[in-house]
Amino acid sequence: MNKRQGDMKEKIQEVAIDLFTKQGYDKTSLREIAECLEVSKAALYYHFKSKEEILRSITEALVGAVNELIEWGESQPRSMESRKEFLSRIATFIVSDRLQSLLRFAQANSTVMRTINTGHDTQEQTLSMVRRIKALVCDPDANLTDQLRAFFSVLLLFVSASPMLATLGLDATPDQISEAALGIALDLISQGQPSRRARPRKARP
Amino acid sequence: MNKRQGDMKEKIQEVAIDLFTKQGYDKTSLREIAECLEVSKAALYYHFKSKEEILRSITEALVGAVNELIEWGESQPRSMESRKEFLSRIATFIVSDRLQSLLRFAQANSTVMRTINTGHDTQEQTLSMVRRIKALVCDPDANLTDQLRAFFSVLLLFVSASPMLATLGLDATPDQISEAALGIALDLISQGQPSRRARPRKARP
DNA sequence: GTCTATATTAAGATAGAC
DNA sequence: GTCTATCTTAATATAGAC
Repeated sequence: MNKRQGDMKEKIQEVAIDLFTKQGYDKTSLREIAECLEVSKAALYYHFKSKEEILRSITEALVGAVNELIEWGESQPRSMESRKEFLSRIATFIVSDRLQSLLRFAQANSTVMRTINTGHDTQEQTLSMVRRIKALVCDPDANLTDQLRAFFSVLLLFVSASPMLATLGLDATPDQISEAALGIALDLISQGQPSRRARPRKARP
Repeated sequence: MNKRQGDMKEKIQEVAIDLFTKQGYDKTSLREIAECLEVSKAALYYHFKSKEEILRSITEALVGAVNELIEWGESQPRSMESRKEFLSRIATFIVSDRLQSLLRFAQANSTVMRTINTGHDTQEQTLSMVRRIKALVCDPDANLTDQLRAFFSVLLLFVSASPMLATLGLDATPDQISEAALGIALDLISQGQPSRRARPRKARP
């Protein structure tokens, strides 16, 4: 009476995420996915009406998760305190297993994802999320450097989950790396150098 | 008697870079490339013996350019001064038209590039370049945070060339953005926060 | 829900004329 | 060097039995 080991639909998604990430969407055939699951290609078509729909379902899972994060951020007051809290949330968000696999998938298939045929313009949707994140961490009155610093602090966290970092011989666990990256990100967003502390320029009267 | 408007081979590469970047390697057919150049598919096969070889030639151009940069770095003394000079070179390197298109191509096709069949293991080659860059900018005796800071300073420069940054409404020219990014990178690598200045830990005797 | 066909399509690649 | 015509292959997708 339990859900078994997850229904077929979820299993397909899991395998697809894995293969799409390793080989890329286009180089992964439905035959391959089916073989991994030891079912026939036709079985996949019972659960998804096309290959692209598998891709779409994965993409939506990622978009949904990121949106949740953004919406939380937007519900907070706009202060340095909550900006830091936001970065900290991103850091934990990023190291969770589920999200990590989705982010790697996205990194490996960013170009394909852009060409998905959804109802709405995917490119525009992505851009909108990036802009909202920027709005969350950047003071619009700050100068270019400070805005960039804030934005980079977020990017830096996303990069810190990349498998590349693990291969650098840093002699640290993923958790330690993540923690150190968060430290750097927090430094960055709180403006860094006292020597070049930027006075927010006020709008001229 | 001049070289005309560049030989066919170069024209093919240019168009391929453009289409591969916009649509991805797999979604770009030789038919499409041929149509862009107003020649037949067969003409392409006179210049490249396969589609993958077009990809390979582009990849090699990028690898060659990055290698040159790295080799310059390795020829310099290992000091903070030359590390900064190295970052500065990366910044100019990255904004050059030729390199920018290659980097965007790489970003869009990183997964496909990994699966190219070259003589040597491409994945290993990429990793090796990343490691060499890390070795150039990181003091191996520094603590985790400082090593990460140094490495991020490089990543940050590469990200600064991304078209995404141009869409953020930062109200600045690409050159201004690049300059500001370099400033942040230089701050980062020179350790940033005096308050948490890290004493390099010496190897224990 | 899953299977065994099979239809359909489009890609990469080649042969051989010019 | 470039063309037209064709070959070969493999993928997505569907029909219909169980």
